[in-house]
Amino acid sequence: MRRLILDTAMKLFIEEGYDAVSMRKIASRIEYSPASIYTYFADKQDIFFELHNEGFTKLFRKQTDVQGILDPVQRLLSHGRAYLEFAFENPQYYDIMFIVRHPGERIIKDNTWECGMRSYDLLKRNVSECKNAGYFTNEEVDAVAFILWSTVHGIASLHIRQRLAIMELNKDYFTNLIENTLKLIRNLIR
Amino acid sequence: MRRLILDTAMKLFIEEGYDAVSMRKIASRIEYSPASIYTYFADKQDIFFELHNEGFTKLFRKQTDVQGILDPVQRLLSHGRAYLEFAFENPQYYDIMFIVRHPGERIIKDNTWECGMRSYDLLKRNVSECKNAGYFTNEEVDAVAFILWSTVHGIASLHIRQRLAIMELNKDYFTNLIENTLKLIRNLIR
DNA sequence: TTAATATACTAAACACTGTTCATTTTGTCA
DNA sequence: TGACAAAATGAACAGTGTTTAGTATATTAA
Repeated sequence: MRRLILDTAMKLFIEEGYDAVSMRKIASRIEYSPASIYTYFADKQDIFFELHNEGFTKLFRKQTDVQGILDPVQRLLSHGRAYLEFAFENPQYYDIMFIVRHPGERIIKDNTWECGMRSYDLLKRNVSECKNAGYFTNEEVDAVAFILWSTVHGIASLHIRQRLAIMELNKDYFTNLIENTLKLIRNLIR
Repeated sequence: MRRLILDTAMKLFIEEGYDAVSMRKIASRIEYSPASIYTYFADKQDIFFELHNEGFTKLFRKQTDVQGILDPVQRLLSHGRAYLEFAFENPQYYDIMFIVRHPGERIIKDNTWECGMRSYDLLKRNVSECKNAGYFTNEEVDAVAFILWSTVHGIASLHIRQRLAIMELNKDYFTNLIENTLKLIRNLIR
């Protein structure tokens, strides 16, 4: 039942966007009364937090798939590519994971963000291994990891929230956004 | 009257957040009926777009304040500092300008984003002048400008949407977020 | 001054929203 | 079959953005 609710919520969210996910719409799709949902979830925020968790499971799988790459710099770049690909392929998941307010409020309330930290720790490990291989010699692992995350998140969130829509003018650069970004990041690594 | 509505909307937005800005609340604060607002604004989105424009005016002023700096690298860094300071000092404005969905939808509809492009062009000019001074020799101006914007936006939006809340553990780095980020960016410039 | 027009404003309604609660239905175990 | 727990519900509460028909108030023209 929980599954059914979550799947329906995600389906609505993906098909029709955030505003389409109302308790009543979920309920009517599964032919239940709106009140029934509250047997399985405390509130709407709860549903979104669960979907947020599932998004992280998907992202983490995509990122671990790439951990086999031996060269640490190539591994770090592929890690970044996996992140950006995930964001561009699953904009709705990305939205709840990193942009929508609801999960952010829960992160504060719980004072923990397990799934988020798991992904971030993987990034830090990859940065750290680049450092061991002689890169980022003057920088702290934490600082580098954070700025890399910020950069890819910046691209993803500007795109998802439509702030790059008119940028299509400079199509040269923006058609191959991910690869160009990674190339530029590669150039900065030394 | 338009001003009164905008000021009230912004006051509510700043004081009590996005959810507090309802047509009825704005109306009751100015002791008008909700329907009256529709004489001055087409819809709620219209109000937010206007506030979004005002945010850009504020940001642009802050950024031009710094254009007097002669050294192009120092100027670019100060430009970035101004952006980040604006975001951290005016999170609600930043939110409507770069994160909230409403203005994004209008950008698509109008197929233009004047105020956004004005700011972005200033950034490109600063990058370009660094290039003229012998930096970023192997990179395109557009690419550098874009990745710099992404980076600072990434930081700002992760912060504003509460995804750095638990990061306070590593206070060493995160207390002086802006300066540390700029220092790191400085190290990457060559 | 009066009549006509334009502007400003509103009450009421429409179709929604998340959530709660008393009540009923259903399922399981003794 | 009876008892108890779990699941499901209709109805209501208080809220949302927006529309519409109608009224009050200015402004302009004769």
